[in-house]
Amino acid sequence: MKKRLTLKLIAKELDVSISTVSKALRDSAEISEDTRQKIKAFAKLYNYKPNNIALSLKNRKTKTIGVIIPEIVHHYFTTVISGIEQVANEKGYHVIICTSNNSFDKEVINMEILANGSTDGFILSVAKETQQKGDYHHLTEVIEQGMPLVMFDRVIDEINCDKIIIDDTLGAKKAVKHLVDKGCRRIGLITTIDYVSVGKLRTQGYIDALNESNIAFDENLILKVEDFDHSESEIQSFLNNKHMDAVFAVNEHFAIYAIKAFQEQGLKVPEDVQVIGFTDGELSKRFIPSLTTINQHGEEMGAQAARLLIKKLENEDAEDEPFETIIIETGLVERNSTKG
Amino acid sequence: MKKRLTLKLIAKELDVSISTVSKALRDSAEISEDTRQKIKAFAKLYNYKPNNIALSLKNRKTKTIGVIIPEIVHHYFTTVISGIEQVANEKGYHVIICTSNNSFDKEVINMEILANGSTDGFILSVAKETQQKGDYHHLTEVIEQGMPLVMFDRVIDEINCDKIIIDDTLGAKKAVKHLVDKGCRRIGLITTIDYVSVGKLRTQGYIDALNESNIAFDENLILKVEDFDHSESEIQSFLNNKHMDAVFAVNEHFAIYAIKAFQEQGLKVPEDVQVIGFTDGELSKRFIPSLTTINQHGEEMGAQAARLLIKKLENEDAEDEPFETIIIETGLVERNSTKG
DNA sequence: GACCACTACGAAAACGTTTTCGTGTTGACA
DNA sequence: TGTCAACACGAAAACGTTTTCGTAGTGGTC
Repeated sequence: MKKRLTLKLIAKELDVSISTVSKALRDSAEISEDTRQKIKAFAKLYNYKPNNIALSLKNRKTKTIGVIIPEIVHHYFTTVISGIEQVANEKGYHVIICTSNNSFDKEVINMEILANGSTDGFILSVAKETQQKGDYHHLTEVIEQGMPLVMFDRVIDEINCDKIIIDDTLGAKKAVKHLVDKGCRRIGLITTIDYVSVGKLRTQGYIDALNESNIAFDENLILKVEDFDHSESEIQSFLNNKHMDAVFAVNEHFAIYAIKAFQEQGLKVPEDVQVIGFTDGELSKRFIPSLTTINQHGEEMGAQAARLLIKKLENEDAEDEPFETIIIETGLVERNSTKG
Repeated sequence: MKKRLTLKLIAKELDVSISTVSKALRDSAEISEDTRQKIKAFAKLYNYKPNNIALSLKNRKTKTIGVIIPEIVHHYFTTVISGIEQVANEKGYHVIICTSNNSFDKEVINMEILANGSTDGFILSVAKETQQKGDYHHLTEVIEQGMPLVMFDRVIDEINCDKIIIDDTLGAKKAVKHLVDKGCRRIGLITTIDYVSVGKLRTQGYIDALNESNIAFDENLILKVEDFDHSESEIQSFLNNKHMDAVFAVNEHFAIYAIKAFQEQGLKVPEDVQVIGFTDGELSKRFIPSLTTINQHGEEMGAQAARLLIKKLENEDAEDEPFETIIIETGLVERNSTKG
């Protein structure tokens, strides 16, 4: 096992001081051309690489971004990470990813650990449990310590920081209006219970679209799924005998369960009933029929989040600049679960 | 912006030396009960947390595992990460994830950066490009530096390190035998070109199963997909007029394209033709018909990889212990693309 | 010869820890 | 009174860098 080369070792080997070595490698004019060349040659030959940890300690910068997300086994979040990574790497940062598993405690612990020097700033999408609890002390703490924080997707209004969101309401409205345009009038909604902010917002978009289209709002056409694990059966029984001509679901799972349920009732999608989902994942693309859906542009969100964070990290003055909230536009992806 | 509390600040505030503070916080018997309590109370009050970077430098340990994978937007890899994270966190490690995007260069760069002190060891699945190139200098280098390396999934035989694999050959054999058991004789194979090791191994399993079942091997029933992006049309034309009674596909995408193609030919799955895939992703679960497939137990692989790595990291003697190769058993998940 | 300005380098502090070793102060004991 | 151990603490080195400042040596100028 080869020992890693350090400045000290080079110095000893070449019989100069540590400072000389350091300066030579950084091309300081203080060092004569001769010694500089000698040192650089030696360093190159033995493949010297500065130790990141020592640099971090010295510079009080880790060049690392901490990302905390609710789950990793989740297509949308991975696209966001992908966007973060690309921008981060371009700018010489690397990325530590932690998952909260939607647990408040794990979110807090992860943030605390990363905040103890491992990370210069955070990109975060909060856990469901955190939203329910309404306890945000871990967020305010890192902000008070001067660590920049960018929230995305599931953001918290009360917290003062940069945010990247999609306009869930507008996206949902877009979806429902599309259904209206295709001639639908009895449009069902399959959503989540209200404390999940996106569920709430998308529900609002549904309502807005109906209002603007002068379609009466009918409580009976709305299902708020209680338990994700049993959503399939909940949806199946909800869809019975409602005589809808369309359904808008707030995620792709609900959408395909809806399609499945309709097909079991002998209805054809999109001929008899049309379906739109939210989130453009693997499932939406490959399912048969493939799903018309709202694309959240996760990669773009990640990229913007990283850009915003790095801007705050690198620009000293940026500290006093007001916080931004960037809204990423949603896109409507037309596929085969709606009429062409 | 509050300054972070350090030992030095506490020392100054309480008018003792830095060493006293350090010892008191670590409950050293050297320090009198009185001062100890005083210091601990102060530290707690102002929420002192030791700086991880300083600790890393001092201990020459980062308590961090570097994970390098080809892609992050990929269900299987995320399950592996999930397993790694769970075990790592349990044992007080955190995880840095980098993606190579299947690029050799990016893989090399990522490893070099992480090896410069950011990480104690690596868990790696190599990029496709690396497999093609056959250039493994970055791997041998980190190993020579004494950093433990655990490879998973796509491993490289020539490299001497711990490995976690599934028995691709056996898994594939299992799948094909299942088809044989269901009465199939003309079984097609949809695989990748040979330099992707898993494609090769799974192809071997297919051949083994046929041999053992005394079914003649027919070159015409094998498709090696050249271009993933056009796999759908490749598969569609391949499947034309081959009169198969079953297909084994080496991943879930190929499997559903096969189903799609059959359905377009007016064949019913599983009644007329049965299909088995590999990798149990979202798609396999939700597709209609849901896919019978081989489960790779990604989470388990990740967990084992993390355990193996941490064992090497924590056990000084383990350094000389021989390298292990752990084979994770594949499981057959029966769903609706084969006959019940 | 006195003064000055360069040049080329080294010493040391700093980042925040831990740990080894040294030392001043007690009190006990002969 | 002198010796010694125990106690409680501090100084300093170390991890690997960067950077500020100090300085020995050289050569030129008057």
